[in-house]
Amino acid sequence: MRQPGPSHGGRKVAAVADAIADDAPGTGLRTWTAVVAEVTRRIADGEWRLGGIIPSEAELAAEFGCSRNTVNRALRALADQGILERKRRAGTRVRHLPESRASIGIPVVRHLVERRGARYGHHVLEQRAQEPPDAVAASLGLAAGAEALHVTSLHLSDAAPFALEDRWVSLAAVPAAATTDFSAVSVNEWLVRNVPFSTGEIGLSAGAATAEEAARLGCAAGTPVFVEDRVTRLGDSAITVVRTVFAPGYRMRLTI
Amino acid sequence: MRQPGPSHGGRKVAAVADAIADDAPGTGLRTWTAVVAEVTRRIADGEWRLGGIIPSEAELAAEFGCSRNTVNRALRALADQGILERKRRAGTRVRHLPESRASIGIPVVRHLVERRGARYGHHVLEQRAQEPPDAVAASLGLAAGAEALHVTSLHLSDAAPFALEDRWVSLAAVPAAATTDFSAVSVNEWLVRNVPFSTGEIGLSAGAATAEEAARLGCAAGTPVFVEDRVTRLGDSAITVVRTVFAPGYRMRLTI
DNA sequence: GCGGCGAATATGTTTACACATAATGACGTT
DNA sequence: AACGTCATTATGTGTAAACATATTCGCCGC
Repeated sequence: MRQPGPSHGGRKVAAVADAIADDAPGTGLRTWTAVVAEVTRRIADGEWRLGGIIPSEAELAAEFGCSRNTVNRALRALADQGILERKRRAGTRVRHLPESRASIGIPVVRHLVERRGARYGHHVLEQRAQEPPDAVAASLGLAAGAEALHVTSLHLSDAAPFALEDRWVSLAAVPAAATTDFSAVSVNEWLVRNVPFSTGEIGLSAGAATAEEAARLGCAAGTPVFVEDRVTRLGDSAITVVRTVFAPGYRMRLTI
Repeated sequence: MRQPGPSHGGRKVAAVADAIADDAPGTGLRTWTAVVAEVTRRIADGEWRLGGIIPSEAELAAEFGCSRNTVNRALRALADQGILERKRRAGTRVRHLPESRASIGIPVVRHLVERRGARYGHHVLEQRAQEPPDAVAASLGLAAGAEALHVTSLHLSDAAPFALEDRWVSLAAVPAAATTDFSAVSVNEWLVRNVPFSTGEIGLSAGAATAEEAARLGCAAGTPVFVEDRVTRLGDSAITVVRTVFAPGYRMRLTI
């Protein structure tokens, strides 16, 4: 019916000021990225009200002169972004408060250090199986009296202390960890490499360095330090619980 | 050729233990979610090595007995998740270090408070146009001497101080902000409601409360506090710069 | 052996069509 | 008026086919 337009390659959603070839809509929005751009523009310009319903896929396809499939791809992308909200028979609405998402590449500490142009190093301070404190046992879902692998290590940035890591690994979930030596590869990286998929929770807070932490990190006791607590799960079973205390001055960067 | 299988509704990626009806593959992976599940399983079970290349879309489609389109949808979803890596002629690989993403619902402070079951309130401490410090002017991309709207406010959780916010809004980017009174609706919410799309950066750190912050937050000077710095942009122009200091004990929670 | 060029190939995208499914809303019954 | 039922409708998904595009690989000439 109409020769297929030029593909735009594997670009992701963004890129607003693009692809809207003509001023008049209806003359050529034949790629899904162009549809994304046009829909985005209409919302930004207030042509479509926040919270309001927008035309159906079929109507938009007719207006833009492309297939419903293409419109579907575009609207789905915007829905994934949290900009639109779609329900089956109810239609598509512009979300009131777009739920922004910040994404962190999960901090493999080595990368944090190397990204700053420093040389990474790490020492294992302690590595042995022992009975974890109650709070940790609860997080790992262990029975009372069960042991877990306890590894404490210090991450270095050009020989200066960078972060102090206190980790418990569930031997029930990851038996192989018991027989691994973590002085060459850090526990973090070993886990990331050997336990493919995981979910979990991260808690971030500010705390005062304890005397021991201060000694390890080379600062005064009581200095404000950035603390990250993380629980990692594979399916239902918790794999590891980590508490990382960063040396003073650390700043975590996220991108929305 | 083969009647279309039952659709599975708008479910998202996850859901591993699902839809794989039979043990023998090749007997019925006709939905993209089922393909996601099977591919996920093969990686988790080590059938496909980390870093290794996997069969092409066409081969998988043939094996699974579905169309290439369906396989494409599934692999694209996994690539979006960071589990696979795809390049045009090179094929699809299992990523070495799956770049996990933690997603934060952007903290509209009111929601943080209400999620804890407390009543939210806020006071505007100061609101006026003035010349921002150099660092802020640079972040906002303002010329030297240009003014911006400065709003400082205190967020309350059940009448207790929760967070102290120090915000600069670019009047060049958001002229309407100059004539708005933010005692009823917080600046944050007003912006979120009136400036639809935005990107930006967030910095998280631990700091010691200054004397003024301590007074406002009701704690001792020097107490470790959690600090969030955020820059929000619309396209190229920066809209607002915020520094939020949370009362001691605050813990930010993220989900991977 | 090296460099450039063209063929082969895997993914990216669009189309047209079909059917599935969830809400909605209209309608008729009680 | 309240309630249940059913047709309608918008989105969700799958299929087959075609073309677009980026790489890679092998071949050829030097």
